Amino acid sequence: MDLRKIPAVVGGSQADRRGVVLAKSIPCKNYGIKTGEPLAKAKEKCPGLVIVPPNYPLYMKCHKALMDILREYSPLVQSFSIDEAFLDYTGMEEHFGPCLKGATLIKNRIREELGFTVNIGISTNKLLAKMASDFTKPDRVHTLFPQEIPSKLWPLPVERLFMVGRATKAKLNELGIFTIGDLANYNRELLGWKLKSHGLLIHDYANGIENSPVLPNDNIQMKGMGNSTTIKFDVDNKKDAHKVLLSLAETVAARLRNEGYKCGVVSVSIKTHEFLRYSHQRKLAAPTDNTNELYEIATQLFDEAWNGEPICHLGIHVSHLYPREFTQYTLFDNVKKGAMLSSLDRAVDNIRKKYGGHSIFRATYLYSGMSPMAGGVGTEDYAVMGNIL
DNA sequence: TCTGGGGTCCTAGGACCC
DNA sequence: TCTGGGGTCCTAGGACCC
Repeated sequence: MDLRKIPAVVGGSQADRRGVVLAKSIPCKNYGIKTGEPLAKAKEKCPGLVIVPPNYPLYMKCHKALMDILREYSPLVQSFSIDEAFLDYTGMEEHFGPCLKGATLIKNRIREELGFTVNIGISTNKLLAKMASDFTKPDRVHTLFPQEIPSKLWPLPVERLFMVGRATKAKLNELGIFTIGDLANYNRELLGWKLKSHGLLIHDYANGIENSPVLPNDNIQMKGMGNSTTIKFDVDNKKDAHKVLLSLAETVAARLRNEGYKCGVVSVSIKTHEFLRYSHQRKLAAPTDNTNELYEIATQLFDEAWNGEPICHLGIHVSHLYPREFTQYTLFDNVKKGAMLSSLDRAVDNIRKKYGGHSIFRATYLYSGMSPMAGGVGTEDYAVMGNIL
């Protein structure tokens, strides 16, 4: 049975309280199932819904294979997410023909060699190409050239525009803006006054104005990173919370070291049983990439912030990233202790690299029912830029 | 109905400095 | 005694993306 042809979703485990729709087949659209909504709600909309668990290693493999094919058609390829990429076709016509022909070639090759279908959008900038790629699916090539904007883009509901989410849709509707065309032809100054810079941005987008370059991912500087986890049970005491934070610190610090960064700011986020979120952050006296230090800071932040309610989700996020070799010591650093801790980190990293992520872990997690390295969706880091073209 | 996890950017208010 | 104005940094929270 082909999951793509029946109502089917990839979803997290409801027992682990991760039961949301992560991806959906095209037939799900008819039932009004939306990505990100609870599985229980999706099942209600479609009683026969088939739910399969995610397989991130497979998605990463497909992602890499896709990128390899795309790079055969241009040196300028930017991976935008696990399943989207931008390709600058400038100058490639002489090798592979006009863009429409080239796109069809790429699309068919992916289908035949990788076994899945893609949509390709063609235009003069990334915004228009992306909007075009979201037109009818599957296995299609669409164009959205500037002269096609009024006929192809403007009739769409405004929330279909990139960067118009739930909150902005509500505000725009309030202003009498319901289609992308309404937005494009709305008074720009007034929109800037009502919605600040975001108003000006989406006004540009509605008019097809966008000029960011296709940037290969190794030229993109990471701004921050973090890991968070939904806990199987509500945590109501510091000891358990600290244990979760330790497992998150393990993951985040290992990623920092793996990417060659130290962080200057640490943030802890808390989501309560009632789904209220709050966070607490601090700039460090000296940047760090050390697991124990990150753990100590995170527990301090947690203790300062926690109001005592049951917790269902915890996260550690680091930012102000500096290349490891540029970092400085403060006057108060214990240099010798720092060197010992960092060589301990190195040793653990090497063991995990050689024998696998779970080959060495802290005894506190034995029989704890908790993962010693929490957070993460896949096993490998890959550069993504969620909402920046 | 019972709600993932990874990111980026913007805004606002307060502290602090000149 | 009571009062400027501008700039930067820090923190918290919210918006958006996949």
